[in-house]
Amino acid sequence: MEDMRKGQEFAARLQGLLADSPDAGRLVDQILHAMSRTIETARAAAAAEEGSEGQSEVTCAGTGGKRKAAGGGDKRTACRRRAQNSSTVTVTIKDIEDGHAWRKYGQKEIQNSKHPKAYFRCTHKYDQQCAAQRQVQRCDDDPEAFRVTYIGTHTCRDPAAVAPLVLHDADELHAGSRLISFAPNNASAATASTTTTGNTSSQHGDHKDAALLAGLRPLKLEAGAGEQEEVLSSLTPAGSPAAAEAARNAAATPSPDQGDVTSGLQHFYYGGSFDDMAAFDDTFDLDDLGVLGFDQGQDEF
DNA sequence: TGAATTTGACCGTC
DNA sequence: GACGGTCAAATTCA
Repeated sequence: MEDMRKGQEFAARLQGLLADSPDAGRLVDQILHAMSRTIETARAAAAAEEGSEGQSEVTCAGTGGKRKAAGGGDKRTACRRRAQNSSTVTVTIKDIEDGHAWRKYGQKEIQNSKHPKAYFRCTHKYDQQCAAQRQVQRCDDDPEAFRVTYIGTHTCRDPAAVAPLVLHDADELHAGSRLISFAPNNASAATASTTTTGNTSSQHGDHKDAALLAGLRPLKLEAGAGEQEEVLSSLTPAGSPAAAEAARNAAATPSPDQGDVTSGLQHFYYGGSFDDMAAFDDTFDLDDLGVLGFDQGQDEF
């Protein structure tokens, strides 16, 4: 497994060196794809061996609620352990946008972390019973990067993910990729450091690139003591006036740590589905994502 | 006014 | 008892 990780890292580096060659890039993309599948398969096998994974999820289901608990039934069906057991993928990226519509349902200060963790569920959790979730936390060591944990896969058909694409330049549509840059003048997407244990990513752009804000709902900024801290928020379909306004504001006030998600505005759309992401399937645009290595801290393998 | 976000409280796990 | 995850009322936004 470790060797596979290294191989994936090396392939990602190679991808960067071959940026001028679309064909080569596509080939490396396929290599990474294959490696990811292998890792995923090995992980599944390991999980099957352990055999106890599903139990805790069952035990967690229906854990007691609070406000309405006194009345008996409770809608709460998840707990921390379930999040660790279901298909969980953690990536370190600089742009949390992934083309899916997320709804924020909580935020929590985490012990020994400078930044809070935001909790999102799929917008279609109820209307389409989509169980996908994600958790986003700004990295302590790299304030511009986010650690995003995806839990579960999308079973919904999210309109936002298949929204019409508007290209500024035909070249923005990378061959062999479903990810499309919206950055003006072909501004290259941030070189995201991608730490992954399995399957997905999103991206983050330059804080000063206000144009990148287009298409996303602005994220609220909290004025903390001495610095602004971001509050992660969900994204909404592109083209809203609010997004344009946020873009203008971001451009006008380049505060040091305004590095909220707003500023990380998304360079692309991910046109695939989360189902694909279980094994990197067409998920990473390797032109935009520098896969630097796997997170050694993860214990998912 | 409806939808999305914020935030304090509650719960289960460790 | 601390901590992370979730709920849901209150608040904000469009």
